[in-house]
Amino acid sequence: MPPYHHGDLRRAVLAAAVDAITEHGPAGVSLRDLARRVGVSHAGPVHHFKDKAGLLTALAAEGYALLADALNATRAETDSFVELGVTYVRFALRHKAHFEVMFRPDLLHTDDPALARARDRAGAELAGGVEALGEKRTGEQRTAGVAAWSIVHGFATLWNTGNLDSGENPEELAHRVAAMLFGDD
Amino acid sequence: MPPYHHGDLRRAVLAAAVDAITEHGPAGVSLRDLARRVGVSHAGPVHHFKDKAGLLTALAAEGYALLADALNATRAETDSFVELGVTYVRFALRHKAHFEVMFRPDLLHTDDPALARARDRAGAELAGGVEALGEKRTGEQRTAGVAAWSIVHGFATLWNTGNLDSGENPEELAHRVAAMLFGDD
DNA sequence: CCCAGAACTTGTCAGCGACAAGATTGCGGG
DNA sequence: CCCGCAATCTTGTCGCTGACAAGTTCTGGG
Repeated sequence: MPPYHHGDLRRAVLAAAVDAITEHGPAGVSLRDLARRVGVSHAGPVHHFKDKAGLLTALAAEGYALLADALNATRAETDSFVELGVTYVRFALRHKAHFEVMFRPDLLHTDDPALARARDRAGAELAGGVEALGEKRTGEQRTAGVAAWSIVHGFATLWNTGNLDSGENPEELAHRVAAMLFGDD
Repeated sequence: MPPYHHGDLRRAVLAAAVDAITEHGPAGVSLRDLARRVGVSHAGPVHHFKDKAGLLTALAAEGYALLADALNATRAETDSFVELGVTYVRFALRHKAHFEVMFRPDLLHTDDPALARARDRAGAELAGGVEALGEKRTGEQRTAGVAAWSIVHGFATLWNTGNLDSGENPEELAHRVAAMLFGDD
C-alpha cells in the first residue's frame, strides 16, 4: 500500500496532465482520471490546485516559464530574430500540452498572479527580441512585433492542429517562413 | 405549450451553440444547456447531431463554408493578397465561435465528409489566392502560402485570445501586419 | 512530546453525455 | 380518406465528472 502522503503529488499530477492533454487534448482530461493515473484518491489533486482551472493555470504558468527560458537561451547565443521565432515554434511543438493550454483563456484563472508573472517574463523576452530588431527597422515597432508574434504563433498553431503536415521538417519550414518576414539569416 | 415538433431544431441549436461558445468558450457548452435554451427536452438535439462532437463538427463545417464564401467574395473584387488576409482575419473576429471550433480537432469528428468538403472549398480559395500571388514571386510557392496562412491565422488567434488588444482597430492593424509580409497594397 | 496544520481520503450532490425505449406527428401510398 | 411508417421529440436511466464537506493520517516546529 502506498504511503498516505504521496511526496510530490503536485508535480506528479502536472506531469500526468501533460501526458493526458498531449494524447486527448485539454477537453479530454478529468481531475479524477489524473488522480487515478497517479494513484491517489479522486479528491487528492484538488488540495493542490483548488480547481480544474487551477490545475490548467498552473500548467500554463509552467509553460510560460519554459518558453521564457528557451527564448532567453537563444537570445544569449544569437541576435538572429528568425532564430528566436524558430525557438518559439520549437517550444510549441515540443510542449504541445503546455502551449495549447496557454492560449485557452476560457479554461484558466486568467488573473492568477503566478500566471501573470510567468507570462510577463516570456513577453519581456519576446519584446526584447523585437527591440533588438528595431535597430535595423525603425518605426513600425509595434507592427513588426505583432507581425512576428503572429507568424510564429500561427505556424505553431496550424502545425499542432495538423493543418500543415506534409512530411517536411517543421523547424526547417518554420525557419524559411520566418525568414520571409525578416531578413535572410 | 409549444408544439411537439420544433420546426427547425437543427438550425436553432446551432445558433444557440454559437451564442454559448461566444460567451463561454467551447468548453463551457453542454448539449443539455442548448436544449434548454431552445426549449426542447435534454435529448432533443442528439437526434440531429448524434453526438456532442457531431454538433461541433456541424458548426465547424458551417464555419468553413462561411469562410469560403467570404474569401471568394473578396477574390472577386480585388486580387490584393493583403486584402484576402484581412478577410480571413475579419471572418475569425466576426465568427469567433465558428473559428474556434474549426481548429480544435480534438472536439470534432475530423473524418466527417461534410466537414471535409467545406474545408476543401475554403482551402481552394486560399490556395487560389496564393497562386495568383505566385505570378509576382516565383518559387517558394509552398513557403509563401504557409507564411501567409500562418500570419493571418496567428493574428486572428492572438487577437481572439485577448493577447493583442490595445484599443487599436483590429482590421487596420491586421492590414499593416499582412502588408509587412507581402507588398504594400 | 504534542499538537496545529498540511496532505490525503471518503462521502455526497447536481450536471453532463450517451443510450434505450416510448410518445407524437406529419407524410406518402393505397 | 386513412393507414402505417419513419422522422422527430420525450422520458428514464447509467456511469462519469467537478465541487464541496467532513473526516483521517501524517509531519514538523516549538
